[in-house]
Amino acid sequence: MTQLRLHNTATRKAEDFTPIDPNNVRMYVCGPTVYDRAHLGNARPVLVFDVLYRLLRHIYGADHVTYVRNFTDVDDKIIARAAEAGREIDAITTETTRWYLEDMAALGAMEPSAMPRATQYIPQMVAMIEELIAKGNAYAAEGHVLFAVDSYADYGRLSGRSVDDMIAGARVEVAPYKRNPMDFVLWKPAKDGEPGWESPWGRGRPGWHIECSAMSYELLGATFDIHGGGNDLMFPHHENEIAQSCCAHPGGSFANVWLHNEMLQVEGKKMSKSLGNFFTVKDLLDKGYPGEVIRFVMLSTHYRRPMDWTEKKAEEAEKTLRKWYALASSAQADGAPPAAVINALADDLNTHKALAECHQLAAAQDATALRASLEQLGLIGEEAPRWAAEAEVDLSAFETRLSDLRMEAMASKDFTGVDQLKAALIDAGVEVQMSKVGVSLTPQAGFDPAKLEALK
RNA sequence: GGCGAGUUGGCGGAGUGGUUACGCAGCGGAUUGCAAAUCCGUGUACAGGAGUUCGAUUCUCCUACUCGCCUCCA
Repeated sequence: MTQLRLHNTATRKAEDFTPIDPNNVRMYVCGPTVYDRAHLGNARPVLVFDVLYRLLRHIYGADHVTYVRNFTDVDDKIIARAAEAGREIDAITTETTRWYLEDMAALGAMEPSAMPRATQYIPQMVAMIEELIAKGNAYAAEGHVLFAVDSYADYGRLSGRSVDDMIAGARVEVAPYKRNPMDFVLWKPAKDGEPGWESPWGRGRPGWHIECSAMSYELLGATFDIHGGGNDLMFPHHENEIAQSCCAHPGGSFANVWLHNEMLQVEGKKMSKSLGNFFTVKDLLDKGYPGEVIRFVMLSTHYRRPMDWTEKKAEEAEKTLRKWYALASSAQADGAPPAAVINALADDLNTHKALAECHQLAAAQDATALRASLEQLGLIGEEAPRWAAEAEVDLSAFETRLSDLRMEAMASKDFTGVDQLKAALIDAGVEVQMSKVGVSLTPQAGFDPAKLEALK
């Protein structure tokens, strides 16, 4: 069996991965807050952990991996969005959830085994908070319930911070009811008109962090294998999850391995609305970037390095994929991915190296192995995507015409007419190939039938 | 201020204590009426300084610079 190695944020080292139960490898990834279309940055963790999910299924068997990714459907941003749009919260979260799944599917991401919504687990969260209060790790104050960071000695360990340092550098305003400035909210009161649930502390709603602790416990247990997300979640979100879960379930160790992907940039800069380089996955898809191209670009940088999205990369990716699909389409979809590809992925998800292996397979014209590799990487399904297939245009009339012209020119040595037609065809986005065998015309990416029409 | 990541050839981007990354672009050649496509060949890079070592791009330390997080944006 392939030995998987993963870089564990908790230890800052690459470690051999050993599942708690090889018959049920369990992974939890923090999902989106559903209030708007997913932007390109949201797609990165989805794709990183999709690659890991596929790899785990390959190594341990498709039926022996449980992958949970949550939807945060109660949150300040959602409430604000509903208020400004004058819509029901439920309508927004339902719609956004659907968008999210559609957009991620377009990128070739498989759906996780379970996708719990926070609002479905309120009683479990309340129970967990009660447990934390009973154990002395949390306290109620002015309608809020707060986690007492002083009660958990290891607080800050994951992100390498000490509570004292954090207080020194904190820029947040400290609520007067907090015992320690770093104490964070488990439960907060709901204002009139805001969504809320009855609880021992009055009508309110959960803080952000508790949902992941509650849902991972319900679905994966007190100890599971892998917990992932973007590295911006390391602090405070994951730090807080650890504190909550380890204090509520002292017998468990929560997640054994922590994986964090680096952030995404666009043309060398942080993606932000103010820089005008902010866009959603849907924006890119609508602009004509196929999902496979986006996925390829994402996978071409290692997940722990900043990923820079550029137009140039997307163009190169499309050219490469066209070539690969043309070759892979000639193979049956039943091959096993070569060891080199699996080993690359097993080495802390070295997706770039896996793609490099695909280049080698393509160069060697190994269609079967290439196809299997693309399947493993989620770049091909039942068949090659339609955008990469040759356009269904009948160019045989032009082929004959060009061929005849060429034969005449060969004899007369006057190639003017041939060159004119050739130039016009190229201008219309047609690839022109002339050899001893004959003339071959192939529509390219920028094929323009209108220009062709003018040649008739 | 605190924490963390990074600095590789024209560009992108892996990796390694002493041997070729790979892709794209470029250059030379084959092929072609000319091209395109394809094939063959081609580039000796690793921020700076010190140290460890027989030997460092790869390990350690320092410096510079870049970037991210600390603000419930992945």
